[in-house]
Amino acid sequence: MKPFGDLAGTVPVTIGAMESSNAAPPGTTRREATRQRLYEAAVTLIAEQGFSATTVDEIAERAGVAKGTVYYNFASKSVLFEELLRHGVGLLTASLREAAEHTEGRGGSRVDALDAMIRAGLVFIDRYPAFTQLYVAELWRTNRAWQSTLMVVRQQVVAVVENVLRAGVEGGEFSEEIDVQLTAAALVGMVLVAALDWKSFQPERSLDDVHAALSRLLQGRVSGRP
Amino acid sequence: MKPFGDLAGTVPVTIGAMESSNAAPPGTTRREATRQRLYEAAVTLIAEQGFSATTVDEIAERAGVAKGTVYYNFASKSVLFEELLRHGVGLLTASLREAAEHTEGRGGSRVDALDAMIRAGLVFIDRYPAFTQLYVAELWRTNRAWQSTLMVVRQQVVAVVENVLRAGVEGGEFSEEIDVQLTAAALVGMVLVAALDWKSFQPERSLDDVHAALSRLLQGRVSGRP
DNA sequence: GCTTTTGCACTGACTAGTCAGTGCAAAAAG
DNA sequence: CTTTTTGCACTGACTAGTCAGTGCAAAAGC
Repeated sequence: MKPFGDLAGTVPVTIGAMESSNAAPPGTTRREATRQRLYEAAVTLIAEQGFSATTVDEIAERAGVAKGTVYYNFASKSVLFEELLRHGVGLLTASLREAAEHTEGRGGSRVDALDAMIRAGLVFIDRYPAFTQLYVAELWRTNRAWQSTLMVVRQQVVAVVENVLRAGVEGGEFSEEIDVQLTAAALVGMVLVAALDWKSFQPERSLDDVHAALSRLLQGRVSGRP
Repeated sequence: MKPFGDLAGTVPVTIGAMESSNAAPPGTTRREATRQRLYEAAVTLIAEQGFSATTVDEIAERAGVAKGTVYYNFASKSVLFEELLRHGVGLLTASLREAAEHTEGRGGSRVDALDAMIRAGLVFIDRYPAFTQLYVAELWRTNRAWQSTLMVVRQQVVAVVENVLRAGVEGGEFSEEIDVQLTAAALVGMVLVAALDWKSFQPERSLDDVHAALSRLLQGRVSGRP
């Protein structure tokens, strides 16, 4: 089994960070660069092993910093993890929202918006598989310290889908019979699980292939002719 | 957040166990009864906290046995967990297969079989929510001792759905364009995630409600009239 | 009958090790 | 000069796994 990729690829990713001007460290203070490296180290380790089985020493070593630096930047291991969750989910929801808005107002139907969000979800998972893995694994845990963070973070993702569904119902495009909350959860699950399977067991498949399969399912084109 | 239910409800559940005849200990040796209680204790704790965060002492305490008994019955904590996984997945796949076969040969189409499997999945999750939670959380972990068990166990579940899809394609009921593997994974994900959401956030909803919502999605009746 | 032995299931104190988090002086960066 | 990072020794709580011993019922011996 191959390890999943990093939270961030080669492209520097910062969300909600103020912009700057210079060259060498583009838009990041030294401190923020260190935090980013800790996120990247933590995300793969926790995705592979789980939160409890991952040690702070491992995270520090993979990030190439001293253990003390972890505690200089984050109050605790849990806090590091919570901020990582918020960070990643921020990226995901922004990307989903953007996809939905992009089809909107320019002739796109709501189904097109859903389809665009499926693709955006797949693109995200393709880039940040480790984060996705970790998200799924931790999302339904109960009795944990970061319980409230999980609730917020789950709601953020599902809400984006719910909004499109609700708008579709109001605009008459979707049946009023649909259960917005359950349908949104089911769609999110469909994409998450299919994508994790893709990455784990058929990584050679193209994103377009996977998108096509899910699109077909969304539009009920499983039975009957193409 | 309420804790999820036990692996076994009040109904005694044993799969692959030989049948007996007498009254007081119905078909179970003392040893097997102990193992069953350890499964039940372990499944809720691990679902809530994860494998690494759950201690053997906790499991023993909840099962009402001494720590040594855990090691008398299982070689290690990991082995206990692996056998728990196999046990639970055995129950699930048996139930899915039965649902599919039940619609078969008696006029039911393949879509009916899929629909019946969705319902069987929901019934299972309704009865064993903790197991489901744990299954989802651990399924895509890499670099762990029980990696191979996870692969087997995942394949068992997805294969049941794949078989129905393949039969549908061969029988001309489903388009040849569909990707059996991806579609099966997506369907499984749809049910798992929607059901976990149901149990976590809207436990008052009836199983029929949830089933109706997923059925609608399966048959592409989201857009358009009811 | 009664004692003694056997084997199974279980017990819980104990060991050896792990890990989150601390403290601090000195170096590097800016 | 201030902020950030380093290196490293240390602690105390916690944990997987062990092991000598207990309880008990059924068999064996007498």
